[in-house]
Amino acid sequence: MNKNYNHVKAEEEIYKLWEKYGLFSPEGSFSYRKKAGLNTREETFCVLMPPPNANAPLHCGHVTYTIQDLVARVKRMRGYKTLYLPGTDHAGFETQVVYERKLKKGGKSRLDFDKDTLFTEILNFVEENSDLAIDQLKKLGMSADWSRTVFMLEDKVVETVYDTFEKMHEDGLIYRDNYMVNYSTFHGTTFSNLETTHKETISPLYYVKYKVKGEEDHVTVATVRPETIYADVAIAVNPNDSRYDNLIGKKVINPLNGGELPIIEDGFVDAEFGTGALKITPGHDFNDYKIGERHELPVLTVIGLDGKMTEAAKEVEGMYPKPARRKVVEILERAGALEKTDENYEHGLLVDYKDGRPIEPLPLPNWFIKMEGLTQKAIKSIENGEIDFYLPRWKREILRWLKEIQDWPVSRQIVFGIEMPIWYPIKKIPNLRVTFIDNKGISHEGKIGELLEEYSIDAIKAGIQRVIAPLGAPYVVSRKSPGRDFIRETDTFDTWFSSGQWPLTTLGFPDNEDFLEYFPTDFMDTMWDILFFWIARMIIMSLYLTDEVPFKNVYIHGAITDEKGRKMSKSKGNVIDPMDLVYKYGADALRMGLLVGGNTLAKNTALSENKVRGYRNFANKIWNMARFMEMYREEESLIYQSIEDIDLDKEDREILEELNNLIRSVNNELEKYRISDAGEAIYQFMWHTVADQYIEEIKERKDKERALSVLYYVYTECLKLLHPFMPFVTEKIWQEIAGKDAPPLIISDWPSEISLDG
RNA sequence: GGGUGGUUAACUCAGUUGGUCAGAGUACCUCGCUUACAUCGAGGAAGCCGUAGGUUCGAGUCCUACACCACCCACCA
Repeated sequence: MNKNYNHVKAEEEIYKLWEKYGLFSPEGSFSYRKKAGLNTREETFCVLMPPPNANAPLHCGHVTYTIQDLVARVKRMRGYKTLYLPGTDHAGFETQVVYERKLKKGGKSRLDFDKDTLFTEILNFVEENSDLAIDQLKKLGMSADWSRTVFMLEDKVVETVYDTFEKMHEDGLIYRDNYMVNYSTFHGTTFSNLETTHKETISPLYYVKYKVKGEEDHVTVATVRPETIYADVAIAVNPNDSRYDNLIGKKVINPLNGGELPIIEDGFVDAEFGTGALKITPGHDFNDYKIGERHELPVLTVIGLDGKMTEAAKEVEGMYPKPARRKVVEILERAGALEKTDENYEHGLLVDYKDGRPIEPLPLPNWFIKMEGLTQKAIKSIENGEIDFYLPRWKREILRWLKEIQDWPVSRQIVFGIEMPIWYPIKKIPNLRVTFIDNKGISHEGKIGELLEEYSIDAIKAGIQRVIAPLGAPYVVSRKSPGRDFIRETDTFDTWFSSGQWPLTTLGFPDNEDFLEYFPTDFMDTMWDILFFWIARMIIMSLYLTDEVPFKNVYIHGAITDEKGRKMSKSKGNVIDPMDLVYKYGADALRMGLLVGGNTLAKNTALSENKVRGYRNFANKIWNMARFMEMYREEESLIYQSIEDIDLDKEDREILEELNNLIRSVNNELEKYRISDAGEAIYQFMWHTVADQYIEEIKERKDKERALSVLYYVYTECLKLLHPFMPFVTEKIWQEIAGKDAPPLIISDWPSEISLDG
């Protein structure tokens, strides 16, 4: 053995060894254990890997995957038939955004391609880099069964997703509705509520005067969006606001287009805010939409899907809302309709989570899933304790969300995703709006009935970019084209619709052997940020399809921050590449830095190079403990006795007793997922008890053979306990000292206490 | 507006039913290159456990209020 442990060489060598013996597959490790006479039990244990993006390198957050790996390794050593099932995600929207940025550099945009071409190009892009994440996960030591790797867009996943959609459709859970959606004109797609956020912004608040019809009087309304005045349909005041009593039932004149707007009463209006009068614009505001519904007001829009003001916005047609706003303000000012402007009004601007670009609330036909019945089941299961969340607060959080949940808009207007199995009969829908690229590369948009006069149906379908069917249009649910006169819905499924079925699709619901054997799974770990997005959806979907929860334990870990507890971000320049640390200090050290150096259950966990370096030193320490034993073994030709045969003296008994205590407390802590406590205990015992005390004593002892036999026993039991934390160095040492015939450490029996009676 | 988490040594954090609970790692200081390891060893300094009250024989630990930090949900134009 070398004086220093070489993690770079050893980690590569050891990972190959595990792969060579096929020990990551449950069958492989199970049969090896059986053959070697190790403990086996008939129970299975399954951990699903949250699929990382197929095409992106890992970031520090992915180091938390070592939590799953640790849990899987412990169970494997305990004799469970253990499956750690990996996969990768297409990350539809995320990937498309990355690809679009790439296109932009080449002077192009998504709008230059028909949808099938764009999809293929993005898929190729993903495939070029698809092994990146997997290779890096291997470097971290993940003991996942890569032969079972599932990619989110592969056929069996897509087929299951379609099965589910068809079932939901038959069950009447799918509907299409004109609904206020979070539309990003920049990205060209809608977002769910979870994918939007409010950004503190300072914008001018304009006080606009609306003249009362037939009177000299006027009503003043405060708004940050005067450009939408064209789409106003009413003015609302609070019923208890006596200031406006005399105006109820009267009408005001729209200062921009001269239209007549009724003055209505609605309890939503806050009399304290602004002037107490609110302009109602159902086409461009969520609350106004609801108020409009209550009062049966029309829905007008003046902003198109392209983000530009429409024809209805007369003077500012074709402009983007911001410049349009400036121009409208000028117009209002000139007309004397602008009372005043509060330049420093602070408010929350609705933006998308990805780029922080403004969200335009727009009424748009979308596909929805009725959630009420689905969530009831989930709420019940969680309340019954069928899933252990470990920390009560996550259970509370998920229940709160489930109880407030609204219907789920599952259609996205992006190309890179699973296409919806929906087809429209074009003959029956002449006003179906279609955008397509002709063979000269020119884009056309219009009603299908009119386009067909000029272009053939096949030409249109070949260049299709987007289809928007009017509300109530007939459609057919089908995976394949029902005929030449049908055109496919261009919307794709929300990524979370497919990943929400991950436990089912990966295992092969409904009848695959793996599904029958491993579902429901046992352990799920993610960060709290996708508790609603993913965990909740998986629970809902599993209960819907199988009546069972998808997993029994949910471990929610915190965000990985830099050493000062700050979020890692490119702009702050504090991003750590986990692979750098793996290279510098070893995957074991990195794993320990996270699992033991911090508390992964906290909201945040700080990761620092210092910590990792400390655990690299620990790896070297235990390496040298082995060297110490090997040195004596060789020099004095010792043959270790098995622990049962040793006539123990007092010091031996003491150390063995302490080992028993360690095993007990490690089991205890792991049982409660107190991972860092378990790791800390092993660390302390090996370094400060075994090395600093027991080994130092041995140097003085005369009965070296006996003492070293005890030491060997204690030390190797510690290696086993430590293995799930630091799989590489422990296995490497084991390979050096245990002899060629010993089964690899990864599948050796988990330590149990020994009897010290008599 | 509603809610959650946090505030313990210079830094990152433990401290699980109130009574060796004032701890660990890193950093720091002193000494030591002693044939397992200097990626080491021996030793050391270091904290009014956020603030103010309260319960108790006894409180980082329970209660109340407050302050500050971080985050989540909702969004009043």
